[in-house]
Amino acid sequence: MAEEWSFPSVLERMWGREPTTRRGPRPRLDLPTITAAAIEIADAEGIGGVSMASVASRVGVATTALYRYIDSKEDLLTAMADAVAPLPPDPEGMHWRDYLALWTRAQRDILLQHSWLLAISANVPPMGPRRLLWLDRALAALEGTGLDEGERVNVASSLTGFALTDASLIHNVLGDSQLDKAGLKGASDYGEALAAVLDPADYPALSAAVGAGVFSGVVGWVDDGDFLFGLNLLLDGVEQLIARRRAGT
Amino acid sequence: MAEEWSFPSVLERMWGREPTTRRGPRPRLDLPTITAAAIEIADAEGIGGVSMASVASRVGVATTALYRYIDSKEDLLTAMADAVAPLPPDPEGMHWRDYLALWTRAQRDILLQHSWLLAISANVPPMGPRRLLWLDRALAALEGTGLDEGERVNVASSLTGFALTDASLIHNVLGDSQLDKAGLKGASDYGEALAAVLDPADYPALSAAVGAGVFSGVVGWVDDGDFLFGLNLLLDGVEQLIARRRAGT
DNA sequence: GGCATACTGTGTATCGCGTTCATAGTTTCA
DNA sequence: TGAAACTATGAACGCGATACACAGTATGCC
Repeated sequence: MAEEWSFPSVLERMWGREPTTRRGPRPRLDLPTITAAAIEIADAEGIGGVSMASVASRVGVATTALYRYIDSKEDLLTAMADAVAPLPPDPEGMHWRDYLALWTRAQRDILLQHSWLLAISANVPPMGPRRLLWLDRALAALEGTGLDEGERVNVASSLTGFALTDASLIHNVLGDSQLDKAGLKGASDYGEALAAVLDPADYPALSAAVGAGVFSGVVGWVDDGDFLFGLNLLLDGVEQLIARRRAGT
Repeated sequence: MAEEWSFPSVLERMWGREPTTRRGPRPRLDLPTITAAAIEIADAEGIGGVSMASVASRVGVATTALYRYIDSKEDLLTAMADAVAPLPPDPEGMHWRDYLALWTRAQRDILLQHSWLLAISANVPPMGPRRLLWLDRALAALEGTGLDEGERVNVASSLTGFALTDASLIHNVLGDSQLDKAGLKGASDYGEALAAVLDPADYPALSAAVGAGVFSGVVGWVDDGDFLFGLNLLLDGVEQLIARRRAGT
């Protein structure tokens, strides 16, 4: 029944529950210090620069010392993903739609500022204190809308997913290295590249879009308008659902 | 101007443009053979089982022989991601909403059947023949709705993103290994785990949702209804936009 | 027909990274 | 004071991606 749970040690530490031990030397590190160092490296050099060795050397210990605090590198990444998130904005007094728009944009911006997150997300269900706080605030904003608990969670999930999608799109098209890696020198080349490769007979609709210049130039392709476009698609859907619930269906 | 483009060699091969050379021994392999082998391994053992060595041994050549066909492992992954996609369904004669629902679900199912895709996506803008064909069909289905080319692309992107989000969610909660790795034995434990860790004072709305049983049990948490929920959120938004365009705004 | 050429597959080698293990040192409790 | 519990370390292992030089093989030109 109410047995004592055994979380993975990283999770315990993420929630501040350091092991309650008294013997032995004082630990020289703690999880926040380690994740902070790892995040700094990832921000500066990308996720590729994050190795056990690089993190350890940055905090001034031997490589293997890190294993006293985390069980594996993947655990480190999990901890990083939670720790980068700042505190969510306060929904107090805001209309749900305004807050969720703000909330979603903020999430997207976090992903863009720390684009290495894109390579990590799609990992574990969120279990860290920060990410759960974000979820909590979204649910709070939806109180009083007539949606039930499950629906609120679904709305929040959809918006989080959208933020991730949008950030991923922007990163891939404007991104630092990806496009060079694909042999494209800039975003505007994406349209050209498509045109060079598509046979209008096999790809009629897509060719038309390319011909219309949809993919040409950074501005026409991904800009803030596109974010709002998708966001409002979702929020319109939510609004309609709320109206339906209010109408008693 | 119309210069000869130099794509990365993998892209050339993905589009069937093998180098037009005649000298030397006949290549024993081709890109489709390699990607097929890699996909089989990934399906069977997960993405972790895919190494240059394992793929090479499966097709019966030395490890380094693969580098005659691809420049790097990442290129192999790119090719795999395009090659797993089957041909998209035909929108001929279908209402745009029905088709897009089908189209999105099919994409999600692909991601679930080859869940290693989740670890790869968020990579490069789609440049392969299969993925572009999917995009083309979605755009075709939106012809005659009054949306302009850019809007159609945005709709398709949003739906693709949603499919990815939903698949990712399902995979993480019901997934094969992830949950064990997180120390949770099954999906129903997610709710329990949250309850064990949350302080209702700090996470009031989320605690309420947990208390309502939203996260308890597989059925209540992610099922087909949730997919339809998010999908219809988006499609309702699209429908509203189309109506607005028709009304002349 | 023969020879240079361009191309193919292989074996060897290197480098970096994650992780394990035995060890030496350090602090607290009995 | 001594034992127990815990810490950080260095060396070592295994694996995986990739570079390189080499040997073999088919084509095109003379």
